[in-house]
Amino acid sequence: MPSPSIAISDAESRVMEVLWEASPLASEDIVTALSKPIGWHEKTVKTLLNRLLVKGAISAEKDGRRYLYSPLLRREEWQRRESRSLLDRVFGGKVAPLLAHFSQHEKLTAKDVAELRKLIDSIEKKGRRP
Amino acid sequence: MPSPSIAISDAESRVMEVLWEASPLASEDIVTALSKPIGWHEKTVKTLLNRLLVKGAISAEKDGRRYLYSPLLRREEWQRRESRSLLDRVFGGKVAPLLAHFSQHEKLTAKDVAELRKLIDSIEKKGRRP
DNA sequence: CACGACATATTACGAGCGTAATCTAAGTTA
DNA sequence: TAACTTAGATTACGCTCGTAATATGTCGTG
Repeated sequence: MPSPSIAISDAESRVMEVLWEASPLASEDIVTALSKPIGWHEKTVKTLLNRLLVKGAISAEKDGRRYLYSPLLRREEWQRRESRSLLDRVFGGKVAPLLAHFSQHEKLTAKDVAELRKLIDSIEKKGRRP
Repeated sequence: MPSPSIAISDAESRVMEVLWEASPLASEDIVTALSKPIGWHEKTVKTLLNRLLVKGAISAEKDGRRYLYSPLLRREEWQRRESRSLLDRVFGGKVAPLLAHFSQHEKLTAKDVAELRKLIDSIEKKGRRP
């Protein structure tokens, strides 16, 4: 597993997203995926790849003259870290206020609500041991 | 209202928290509130106060030889910004995955769940126009 | 084998951050 | 009133980030 706590910067996470979608990828593919939508220069993407390598967030296996990159840090792990960080920093670690906040301030589609309801049901069921 | 988008750094937010709890406060009080728990030097806190002032996140009114500080940025506003940032950066702007994430990975007390259920009910009711 | 093309690695550089130390102005006290 | 204390203002400094430019190494080609 990647070291207990790799810090991924904002720009770096954009690169990770590409690799989470598909991997392994050559830097060229990653550049293509990012230069258009974000407007990053090829060199910028390369820099980010290198930083991620150094941090141990991705791996690189040689493929001829170039490398193929893969994520080492799992997306879920990263999401968990970022979420927990928000929870602790901004909501004092208390989940309910955070959930309330999102429920109140973000537009929830009917589907969102249905899904949430299902989730809650399953949580309640799990809580009660038969 | 404070300018549309003040960026509050991590350390700065610790100072804001103190002011959100009670205000106006003299820097001395803020220092006292922070130096023990976080281990910050008085000078550090003063620096942060000054940066927050410059950013327009807090105000200062003269009180004799010193200043009394008050928040200008509202806590809810800040929470909203940080939450939206997480939502966009980490969950692609989609609320349901985020809520699911929290529901799955964080311990929800029975009370949390009950509250959430109430929230969902109210949302559904509001959605249906009679 | 020398040369060029292209991939990676190294270096750059200013802004913001965490963490203070030093400087300055203004009351406070002897 | 001269010296002292103290609050705030200015300056510091190494690190990460965003955003590249330059340098180096290596493979294919003539």
